[in-house]
Amino acid sequence: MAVARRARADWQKQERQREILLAAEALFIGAGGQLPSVAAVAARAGLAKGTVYLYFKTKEEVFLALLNWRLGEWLDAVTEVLEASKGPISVDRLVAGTADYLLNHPDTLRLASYGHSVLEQNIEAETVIGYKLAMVERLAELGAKTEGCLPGLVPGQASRLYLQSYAYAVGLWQMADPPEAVKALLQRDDLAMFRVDFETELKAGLTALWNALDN
Amino acid sequence: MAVARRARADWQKQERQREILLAAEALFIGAGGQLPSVAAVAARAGLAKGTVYLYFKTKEEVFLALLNWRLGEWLDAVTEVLEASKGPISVDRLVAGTADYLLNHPDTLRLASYGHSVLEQNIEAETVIGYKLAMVERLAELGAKTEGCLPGLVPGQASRLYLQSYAYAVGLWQMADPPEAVKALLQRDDLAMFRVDFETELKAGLTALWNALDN
DNA sequence: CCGATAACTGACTGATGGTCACTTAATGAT
DNA sequence: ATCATTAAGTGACCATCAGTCAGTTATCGG
Repeated sequence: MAVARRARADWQKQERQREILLAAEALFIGAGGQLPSVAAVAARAGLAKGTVYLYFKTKEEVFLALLNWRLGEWLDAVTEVLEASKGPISVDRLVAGTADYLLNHPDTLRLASYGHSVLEQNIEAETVIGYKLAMVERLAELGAKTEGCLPGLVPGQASRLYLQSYAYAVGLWQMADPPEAVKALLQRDDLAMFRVDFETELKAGLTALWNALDN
Repeated sequence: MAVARRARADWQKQERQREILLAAEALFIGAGGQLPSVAAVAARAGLAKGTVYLYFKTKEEVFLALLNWRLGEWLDAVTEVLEASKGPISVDRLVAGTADYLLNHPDTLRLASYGHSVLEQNIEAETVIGYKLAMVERLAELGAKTEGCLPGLVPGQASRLYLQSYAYAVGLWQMADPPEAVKALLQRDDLAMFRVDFETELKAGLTALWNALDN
């Protein structure tokens, strides 16, 4: 349902916020690696710049909210994989499920690589913590469910493994995905070392992490 | 030796460039996570803003050059560890040597976390490649030396392991080192999950990586 | 239909990356 | 010692953009 010209009710405000995030995401995908300007985001969402600042305190907050939204979807996807398996699940299936979302949403990873250095910089600490807390709850939930499906895990270990998986994926992505202009030049033979097959390395790394529980 | 008011000879230009990088680094360390402005860097180096642009094409190039300088030092440090051991070296010693430099230079890691998302964005592709190529040569050299000290490595594998070590360290750092304001709040019990002991996890991860050669 | 509320606007400000016409330190020839 | 030449260095200037706020007007209850 389209939002009225003015968002008065709460659900309308949420919808407007979502529209801003979608505009921001579309522009981020289109632009090569730079965070789009607030004016551009506002224009794309059919709003004036000032309006964006009614919904987010800074530009960085817009993109941190977007990142958190998508990371939430990632957890949803993993949850679904767990529920679909009904009962014990193999490490291979879990890893495949975990990796799939990331492989199909490269822009989320691209955004994630701004997380620490950019997005958390120009935001109230309270706001950052707010997002982290929400994620903790989701992670605890998913962790508990996971521990029910994978034997041999210490309580709390599954949540931690998801965090490590995320850290690993982000680090790996930064090696595997150079800026567009650089990518072309990387075809040269003497630069083969810097070409990384993201899918292969991601699955290998995640498998190693999750198999550590055998020790 | 202090540089003349005008750098004419090549060695003087190199020295001036070094002065700019040192100024940039000092300000980066002082400021909490933001890249300092070019005007500030210039002032700190005792130069006008325009002069910085005689030595670097963009602001990002300044910091990429700084990062590359420090990463070169890291390889130097590892090389020394290898040479000090004279002959075969244990994975534990190698990992300790690799981790030590990073643990003692947290600002290099902080800068490194800007690498992909920021530093490589506003720079000629050719320039980025230039830095990568130089690093490839250094890595090949160190890799060969390493393979001479560690049995069971496929040729070229050591270089790749160093790259993976770097990716892992950067990813881990981004989880372990939130912005200053957030760090204080992370003391709360319900956020324990987000506190990472960087040293422990780094050494554990690197050991796992380098022990993979046993398979 | 009207008055009150607050969502929305966009001109404005300050900060900053990058440029370039101009200044002047350094050098070598006389 | 003096001068002409070269290019290192300068900083006023421009364009862009994050963030603000006094003013506008859509929306709704009475």
